[in-house]
Amino acid sequence: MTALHGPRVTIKDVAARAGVSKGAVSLAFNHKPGLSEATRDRIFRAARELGWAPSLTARSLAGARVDVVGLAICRPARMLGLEPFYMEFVSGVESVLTEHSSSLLLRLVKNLDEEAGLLESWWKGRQIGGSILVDFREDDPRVPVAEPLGLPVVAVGHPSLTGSLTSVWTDDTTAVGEAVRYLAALGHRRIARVGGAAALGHTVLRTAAFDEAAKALGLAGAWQVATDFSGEAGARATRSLLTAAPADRPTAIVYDNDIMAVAGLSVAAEMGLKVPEDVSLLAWDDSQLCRLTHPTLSAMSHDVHGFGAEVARTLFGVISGDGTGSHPVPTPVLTPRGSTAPPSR
Amino acid sequence: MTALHGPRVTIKDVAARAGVSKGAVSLAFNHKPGLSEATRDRIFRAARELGWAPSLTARSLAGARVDVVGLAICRPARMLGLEPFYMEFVSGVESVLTEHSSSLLLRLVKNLDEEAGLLESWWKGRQIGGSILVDFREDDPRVPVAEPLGLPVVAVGHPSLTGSLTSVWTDDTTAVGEAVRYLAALGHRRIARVGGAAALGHTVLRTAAFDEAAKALGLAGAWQVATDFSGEAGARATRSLLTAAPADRPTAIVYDNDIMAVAGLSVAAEMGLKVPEDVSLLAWDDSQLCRLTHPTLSAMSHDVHGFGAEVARTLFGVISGDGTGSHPVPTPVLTPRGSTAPPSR
DNA sequence: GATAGGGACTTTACCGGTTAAGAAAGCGCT
DNA sequence: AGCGCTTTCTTAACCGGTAAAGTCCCTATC
Repeated sequence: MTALHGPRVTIKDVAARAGVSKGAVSLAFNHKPGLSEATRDRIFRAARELGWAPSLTARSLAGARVDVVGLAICRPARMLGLEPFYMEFVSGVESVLTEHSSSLLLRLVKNLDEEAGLLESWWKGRQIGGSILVDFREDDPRVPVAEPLGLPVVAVGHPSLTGSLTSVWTDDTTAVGEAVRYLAALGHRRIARVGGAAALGHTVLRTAAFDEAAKALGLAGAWQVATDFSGEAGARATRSLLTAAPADRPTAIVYDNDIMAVAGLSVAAEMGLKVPEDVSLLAWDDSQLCRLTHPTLSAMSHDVHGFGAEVARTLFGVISGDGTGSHPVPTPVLTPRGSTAPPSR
Repeated sequence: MTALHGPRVTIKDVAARAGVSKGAVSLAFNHKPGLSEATRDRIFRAARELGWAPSLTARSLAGARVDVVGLAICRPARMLGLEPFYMEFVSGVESVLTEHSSSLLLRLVKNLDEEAGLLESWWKGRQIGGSILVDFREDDPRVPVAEPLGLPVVAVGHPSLTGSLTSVWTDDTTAVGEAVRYLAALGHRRIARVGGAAALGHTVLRTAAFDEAAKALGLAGAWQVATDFSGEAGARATRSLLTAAPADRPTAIVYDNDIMAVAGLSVAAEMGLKVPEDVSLLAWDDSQLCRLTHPTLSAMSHDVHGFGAEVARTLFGVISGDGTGSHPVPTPVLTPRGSTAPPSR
C-alpha cells in the first residue's frame, strides 16, 4: 500500500542524498557553471534515484519565467466542435510549445470581457508567461487590457484590429479578391458570399474586400450573408440564396469556412441542383473535410498548422523581448477541386 | 510610458496600503474568520485600487491545491482537427472546470510513453492537481505510472482497460449490439463495420461486440476493417467494401466516427450507389456533421459535451478524496435519419 | 479585582526553489 | 612564504503566498 498523497521528494532530499547543498542541486539542474563534473554527476544520479523533478511552481515563484502559454477561445462550444480550424491551429501552436517545453493553458470563454478578465488574473496570478489572442473584433476590449498589463501577447488578426499588439495575420483582403476574380474568370457574374460572424474583425475585412472586388469586376450580382459559422447557418443561408429564380440566383458561392461549404453542398443536392454545373461552391481554410465530399470542394487553402506554429514562435519572441510588430503569414491560395466550374449557360 | 515588465503588486503592497499585515490580507481573501467587517472592506478596497490578485503560483506552493487539470491527447494532429469529438469533449470538461475556477492544461503528445512521462513531470512539478486520461489501450502504460504517483486521475475508458484507476465510460458493447440489431431488423443480412484504430481499447471492445452480435443474429456476412479514424481511411475502407459484386457486398456499414461516415457517403455517391437504397450507413458519436449531409446520417448518438462534464465532475471527486470507482455514462442511442433503410431487394 | 475567554490581528515559520554574496581550498607566481 | 585568482561549493536572503501560534485588548464572570 503506497501512501496516496505521500510526501513528495524535494530538492532538499536530493541535496542530502548527493551530500551537497540545495544551491548546488539548483546549479546542476540549470546547467550553470560552478560545479565539478563529478559533483554534477552525483547530483543527477541522486535525483534519478529519488525520481525528483524540480517543482515548476516553486521555480517560477523564485523569479524564473513561467513556461505556460494561455489561449482563451470565445465561441459557443457547439460551434467549436465542428470547426476543424481550432484543433489544427492548436496543434500547430503545440508543436512549437513542445520545443520550448511549455504547455498550453486552454479556456473557453463566453465573451471577450470575460476573456480580458481571465488574461488579467492569469497574468497576475503568474499562471502564464504569455498569451495568444484570437478572434479579434473592432475596438477589441483585450487591446486596452493586455497592453498596460505588460503581458506578452500575440494577437491573431489584422494589424488594423490589434492596435499596438504584436500581430500575426493572413491577408484575407487579397485572398477574397483572388477568390472572386477566380470565379469571375470562370464566367460567373452572380456571386454570393456566406460570411462568418459579423462581429469578428476578419469578417468585416472580408466583407469589404468582397464588395470591392465585386465592384471592380462589375459583377451583375453580389450577395453577402452573415452567419455564426455553424453548418446549420450555412445551410440556411445557402437555401435562401438558391431559392431565387434560376436567372436571378447566384451561380457561385464562397463560404467563410469548410463546414458551411459542406452544408451548402448538401443543400444544393437536396434542392436538386448539381455542383458544379448549376452552382459552384468555394470553401475556406481547406481542412481534410474538403477532400471527403462528393464532389470534392474547391477551397482557399492555407496552412493552419503552420499558422499556429508561427504564432507560437512569435509569442516566444515577444516574451524574450525581441520580435514585436506585425507578422504576415502566407496568403491563402486557391485550390481548385470538383466544386467549381464555369456556369452552365 | 508604462514600464513593460514593471514590478508586480504583491500581497505586501496591499497589506501596507490597508494598514494591516500580510496575514490579514490572506485571511480576507480566503474568506476565513478572524477579521472585522471594517478591516475586510479596507483590505478589499486596497486590493481593488492596486489591481491586485493573489499569485496562484505562490498560493499553490504554500500547500493549497492546484487549480489546473491536465489533458494529454495522443493522436496525430492531422486527425485531431477533424474529429469533432475532442473539441466537444473539451468544451464539456471546461464547463465544469469553470465552475471550480480551474483551467485546462492541454498537450498533444506523440505516444503514450511520452504522455506517461508528461504526467509525472506535471505532477511532480506541481503543475496540475489532477488529470484526465483518454484513449486507453490494452496494457496501457499510464496505469502503472499514475497509480504509484498518487496523481488524481480519471480514466476515460472501460474498467477492463483502466485497471485500478477511477473510470468514466460508455457501454460500447451494448451500443454496437444495438446498432447491429437495428440494421438486422431493417432486413440487412450483410453488415460491415469500419472501425477505429486497432490499438485503442474501445476499438477492441467494439470489434468483439460486433462479432458477437453478428454471430447471435446469424448474419450472412459480417466484415470489419480497422482504420486510423481519418476520413481518407474511411473512404478507402468503404471503397474496398463496396467494390465486391452486388450480391456479395455489404448492404449496411457502421462507422466508428462521423468523419468516416461522411467520407463513406461520398464514396457511395462517387461509385454511383444510392444511400440508403443501395447501402445504408450508420455513423457514430453524432456531431452536427451528421445533420449537414445529404442524406442526413443516421448515427449512434451520445452527449459528448455531457460526457466531458461528467469526467470533470468525477475528477473533482477524486481530487477531494471521494467518488472513486467506475462511472458509466448513458449508452449511445440510435438516432435514425436518412442514411438507413431496409435494403432494396 | 483578579482571571478566564474570545475576537482581531500580527508574527513567524514554512512551501521548494533561485541567486547573490561569502568562504575554503588549490594553484601559479614572485 | 605570502599574495592574488580561480574553481567549487555553502549560506542566506528572497519570491508571494498560507497557517499555526502568539499577542493584545476588551468584556463577562465569580
